[in-house]
Amino acid sequence: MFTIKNQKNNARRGVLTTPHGEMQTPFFMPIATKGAVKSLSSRDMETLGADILLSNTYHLMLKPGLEPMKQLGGLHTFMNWQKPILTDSGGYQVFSLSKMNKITEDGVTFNSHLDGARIHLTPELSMEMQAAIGSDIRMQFDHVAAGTSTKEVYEDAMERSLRWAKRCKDVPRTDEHLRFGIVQGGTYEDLRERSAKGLVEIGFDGYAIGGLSVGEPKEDCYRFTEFTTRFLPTDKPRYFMGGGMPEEIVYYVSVGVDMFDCVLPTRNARHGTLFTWNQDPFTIDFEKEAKNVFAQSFYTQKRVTNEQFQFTTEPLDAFCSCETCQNYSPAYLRHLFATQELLAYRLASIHNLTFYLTLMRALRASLE
RNA sequence: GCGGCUAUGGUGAAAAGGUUAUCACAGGGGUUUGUGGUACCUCUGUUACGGGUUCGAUUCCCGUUAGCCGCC
Repeated sequence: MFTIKNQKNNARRGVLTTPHGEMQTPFFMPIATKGAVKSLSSRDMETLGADILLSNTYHLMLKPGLEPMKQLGGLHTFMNWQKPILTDSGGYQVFSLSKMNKITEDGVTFNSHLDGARIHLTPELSMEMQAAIGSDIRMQFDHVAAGTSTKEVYEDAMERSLRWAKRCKDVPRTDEHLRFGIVQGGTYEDLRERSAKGLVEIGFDGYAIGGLSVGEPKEDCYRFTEFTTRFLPTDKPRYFMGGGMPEEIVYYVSVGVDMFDCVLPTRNARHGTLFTWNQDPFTIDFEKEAKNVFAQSFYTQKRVTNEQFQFTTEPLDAFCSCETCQNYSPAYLRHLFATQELLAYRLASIHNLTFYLTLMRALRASLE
C-alpha cells in the first residue's frame, strides 16, 4: 500500500507499506547483492537507519541457489534482517553480463561467472527465486539494453520486457508482497511511452524506470526519467533503478520518483571516495538544486587516499555524525587504505551510506 | 691481500652498438550509477663514477668505488 502524505509540485512525500514494515518515501536502498552490504552487518544497517535493502535474484540463484534458499527459510532469516527487502529480478545482469548470456523469447541463458554452469533464467523462474528469497518487493524480469543501442534494439528489448512483465504478473501469488513493472525503451520518447502504458495496463503495485544510467549521456537520463513519470499513475510508487549521484536523486525526487538504489556509496567507499556535505543538509534548498543539476553545489567528493590528507586530523565531514567521522581522522582513513586494512572499507562504507540516508532524510524533511 | 661475479627508476627485474631504454610493484591524479568482492584509466621516475674504442656507448674495453662469493 502506498499513501502520499504531502506533495510539492511533482515531488511526493509518502509511506510505502510491505509485509516487513513501512518506509517513508522518498527513500534509498543500500545494496546487498549477495545477501550482505559489503563490509557491513545487518545490525550495522539498522544502526545506520536503513529501512530496506536491495538484493539480487541472479546472484543468489548462483549461491546459495534456489533450493538451498528455500531450505534456509528465505533471506530475512538467513541474513537476520527483519526489515523489508527488494529484489532485483536479474534483468540488470542481462546487460552487465551481456558477454556471457544469450537471450531468447523464453528467457536468458547465463554462463555462470563462478563456475561456467549454465543457468536459464525465465520470468517464471525469477519470480520463483524471489519467492524463495521472500522479498517484500519483487521486480519483473526485464531486458536491459545498453545505453548506446540502436532504436531497433531498444524497441526489441522493451517489447520483450512487456511480454515478460505479463508473464511475471501471471505467476500466482502465494504470499503478500509488492510486484513492480519496469519501464524500458532507452532514449526514445515513443518507446518509453508505449512501455509505461503497457505496464500500467497489465497493472503493478509500483513502477520502475529502468534502462537508464547504462552508458547514455547524463542529460538523457534526466530527460527520459522526467518524461517517463508522465505516464505513470500518481498513486503508485515510482522507483528509479540504479541511480545515482546525489544531485541526480535530488532531481528525480523533484519530478516525482520515490525510491532509489545505487552502488555508488558502497563502491566508491571501497575505492576511497567519500561524499561530504558543503553545508548542513537540512538547510539545502532542494528546489533550487533540482533546477541546477549540473552545479552540484551542496556536496564534495573527497578522495581520502590522496596525499593531501596525510596529516589531516580535522573531521572529514563537519556536518556528519556517523561513527567514522566522530572517531577517526582522514589521516587514519588514508593510512587504512594505504595499508589495505579491511577496516578502511567498513569505515568508508559507514560514512557514505550515512551520507545517502541523510540526504533522503533531508529531502523528506523538505517535503513535509 | 688475491681471484671471480654483479652494478639499469624508490624496490625487483628485462632489453639493446643507432628514433622516445621495457615490465611489475610502490608513488601522484582520475574513473565508477538495478555491484562479475580489492577493479579500470592515466602520469611521474632509471643505465654507479672516471677514462678509452667508435660517426654514435647505457651496451664493448680499462680503471675507481660498492656489494656478493671463494681462497690465503
